[in-house]
Amino acid sequence: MAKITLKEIAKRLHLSPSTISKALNDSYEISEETKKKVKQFAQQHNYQPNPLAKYLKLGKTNNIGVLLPNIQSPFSAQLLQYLHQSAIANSYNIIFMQSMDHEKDEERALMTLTNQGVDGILIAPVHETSNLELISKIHQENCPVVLFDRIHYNLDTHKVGIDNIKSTYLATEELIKVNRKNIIALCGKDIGITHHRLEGYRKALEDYNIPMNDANIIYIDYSKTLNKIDEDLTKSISRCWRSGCTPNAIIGTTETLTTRLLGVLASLKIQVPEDIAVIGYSNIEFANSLNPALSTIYQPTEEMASTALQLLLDLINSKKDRSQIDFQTILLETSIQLRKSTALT
Amino acid sequence: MAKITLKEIAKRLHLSPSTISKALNDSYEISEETKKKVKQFAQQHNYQPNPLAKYLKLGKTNNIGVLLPNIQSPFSAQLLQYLHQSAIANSYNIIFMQSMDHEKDEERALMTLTNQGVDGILIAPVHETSNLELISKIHQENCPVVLFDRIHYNLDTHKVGIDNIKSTYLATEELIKVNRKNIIALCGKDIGITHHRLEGYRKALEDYNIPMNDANIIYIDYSKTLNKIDEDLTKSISRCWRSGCTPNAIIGTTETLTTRLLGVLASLKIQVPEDIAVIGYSNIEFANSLNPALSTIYQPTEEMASTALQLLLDLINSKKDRSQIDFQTILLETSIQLRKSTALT
DNA sequence: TTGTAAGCGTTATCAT
DNA sequence: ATGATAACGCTTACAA
Repeated sequence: MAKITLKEIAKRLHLSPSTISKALNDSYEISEETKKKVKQFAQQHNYQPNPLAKYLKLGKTNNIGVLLPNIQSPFSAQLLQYLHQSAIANSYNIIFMQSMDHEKDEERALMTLTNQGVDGILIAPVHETSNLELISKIHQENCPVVLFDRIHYNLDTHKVGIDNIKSTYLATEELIKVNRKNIIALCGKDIGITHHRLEGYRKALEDYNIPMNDANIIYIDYSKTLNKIDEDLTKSISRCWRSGCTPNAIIGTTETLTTRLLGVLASLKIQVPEDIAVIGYSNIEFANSLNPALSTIYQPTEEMASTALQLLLDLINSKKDRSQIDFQTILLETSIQLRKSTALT
Repeated sequence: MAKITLKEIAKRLHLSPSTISKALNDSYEISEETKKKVKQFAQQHNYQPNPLAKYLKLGKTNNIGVLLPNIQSPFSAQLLQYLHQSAIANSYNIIFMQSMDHEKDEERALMTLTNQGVDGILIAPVHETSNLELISKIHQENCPVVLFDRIHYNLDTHKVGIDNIKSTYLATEELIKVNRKNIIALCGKDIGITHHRLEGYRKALEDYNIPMNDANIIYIDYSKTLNKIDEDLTKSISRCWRSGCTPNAIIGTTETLTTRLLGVLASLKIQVPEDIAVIGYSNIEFANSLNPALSTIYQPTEEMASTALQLLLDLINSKKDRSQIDFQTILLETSIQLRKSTALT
């Protein structure tokens, strides 16, 4: 680690440690002359303050923990990228953790973060009640917690996400408008958001007087390997196809399922959009490179990241007792980007 | 932060702080009886040691810094995912930074990491000499640095990457074997790896007695937005097409260029693989969902991550002077995954 | 087996 | 404007 300490500088300059500290921190109490001398000496000897000592004294680390399900989805990667940029802009660093959509990993990650000492935590929980007790305890006793992305969670704190019901409704409506009414909903099993996205789907069908068919809802186990997910998708799709219900559209409620679906359909020689239209949640940057260019429900990740981070910083810097604060839930607008996969002429 | 301190426990149990510390750390000096009592009390009062104090005392943070160019490429995301898993398995946490392929950001990130106090740094530098002085200084004076992915860099330390010359050679060879000999090389401008990957391409052409045509090397400025990259790609490709040189294959030397290329070709109505075959570097998990399924040069990210991390931990835990160590450069094997984009029947 | 005391490198308080 | 001193919460010789 760094070699010369503040004490050492004090000795060498025949000044006291406190004077050095103040000089380096530009205190008004110190004369310009002394400041100049001290700073120059520090620079020459490549002084780097020991952050740990500072943090111990100040009681904060300037680190915030970010706990995401899995960085390997473009959506999560975008979130992390923007969170990082916002954090840096505010002189905070990000300690990154992923839960891999497993409650046990999530618990471990949370323990690590608190034992490690972070000033606050941003989390997209595995599901609607995962580690609720632990997270509540951390929020009360350790450091503030802000929820993002997966915000349907019974914790009294700031939450930033999207209106899942509404955006799924709108996407479903797009399909209906191009006269595709036999719509499959592709869902992640045991995922918090599934419930709400399905509700939007149901509501749209109802409003357009389209009968619900439970066989049209496909659940895929999400915590498996990608290969297994492909297999399950293939099975479900071909079963559906053979059963004679002849769906003509699919709405994918998660990014992974939506993007993998395209590969599965290609290998089954099912044509998109001719045989079946596809729209789905995804923030993938190369939607145009997919087969075919994918119509997506796009989430405003940059805004989600900066808003969530700002709210967390507010909590970190707030003097108020955490029970005195009135917490907000912010729902951001999504946008629907139509491309070839729903282009029905 | 946590409420009860070790001192406090000592007071309440009428023992000394050192006894408590030893008891909690299972020291052989402490009687079982006392240990039991102390631990039980600690548990009941939800004692959490202050990590900062501990780290100050011990002089290490158990954090390592990871500095990647940009998390929004599937390859980087994979690396980070596996780095995280390896780190957790070794009780280390990851502080994540990205350089966005800008030297200035890289410098800032490095400064932050050292000021922040990390036990070691893993970095994929922006280019072959970016921040060389700073990184050398950090490696010598602050904490060990290990290079990965982009390892052609004049720093004496462990390096983990792939053999870019060889793997590009093999990919080019695949194209030649299916009789596509007028091959465009698509390169990132001012990117460290470009040089070596091009060398592999050149060597393959030479070995198969195919004349090199400089017009077949396309450079795209990498530090731009994706839209701009698409534009530039479109221009370059259509110019090439019009000029009558009629290429029949493209090799993409970076993931971003390769994947975006597919979108551009689709919009130009150029058929892959009929009109032109495509192969390129990419670790994208849904290569099968691309238009068409993309033949890729796949890098062993999991191995790269765990190897790099292990080497870094070795350096962190090594008692030796850093100049006494003989550093290794490890080149991992890539694999070529052929899919439809090079399937010429 | 347990306790005492020093110290890690800062910053903050209060004198001078 | 500068300095002395205490403190942050823990670990670790060394003493008892």
